[in-house]
Amino acid sequence: MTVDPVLFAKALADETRQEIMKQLCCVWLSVNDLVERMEGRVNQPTVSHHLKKLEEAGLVDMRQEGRFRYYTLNQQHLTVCCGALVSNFAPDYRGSVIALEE
Amino acid sequence: MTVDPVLFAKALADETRQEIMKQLCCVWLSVNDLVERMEGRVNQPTVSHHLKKLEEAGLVDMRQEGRFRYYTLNQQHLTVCCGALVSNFAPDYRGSVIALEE
DNA sequence: GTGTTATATCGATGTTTGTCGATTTGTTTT
DNA sequence: AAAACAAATCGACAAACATCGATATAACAC
Repeated sequence: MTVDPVLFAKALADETRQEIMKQLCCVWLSVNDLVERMEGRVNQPTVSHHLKKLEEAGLVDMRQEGRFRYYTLNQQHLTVCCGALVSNFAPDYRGSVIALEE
Repeated sequence: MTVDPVLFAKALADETRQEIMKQLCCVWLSVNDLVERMEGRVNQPTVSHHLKKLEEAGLVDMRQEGRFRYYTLNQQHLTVCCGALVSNFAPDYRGSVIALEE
């Protein structure tokens, strides 16, 4: 999966999508499970819409089982994108990404 | 400077702003110098508009000298934001940010 | 003071985007 | 076959946003 910094940032640039990403971190959820965890903030078509954007950016993986589609966050791609941002825009700080968090 | 992952992503979610960030990486440029380096893609008010957004996200620093305002990219804040994203969304990959770039 | 230069702000305009209800597609079950 | 269910797509609408030309603000030069 190639890295497009603008596409990556656009995918992250929405509060609802970041909430979805949190819910999909380390677990596989069906779309309806995800909708339930959003607690009425958005409905099913909206969640599908956001999942599509995240998928286009390579930030989620999908696995189909019968009529269910399970999604999970692609942590590795997210990490690679963040690394690319630092390499592109913060060459003086390459290698310090974690060290800077106190 | 505190980290707001949504504000950070929104600031990055535009091709023009990423171009401005590239131009401001490691150098201090006045607004007009920056406009010139954008080679006609956008005009001065537009550049000022984008600088304001980047400043609100903590991604650029500004220093005034007379009528000139010099801007530069805040590499450290960008690095901290990327680290926060990885910590939030890719806990399994903390520490691998650079290693993953082959 | 006046004129000039650098940058920010304003107002308008067109485009993109998030959200929804309604519908469609695809799968399973009976 | 038909009915039920999960999820994607469509069309409409409103809000957010990028861009511009015109204007305002602020600092210097004369």
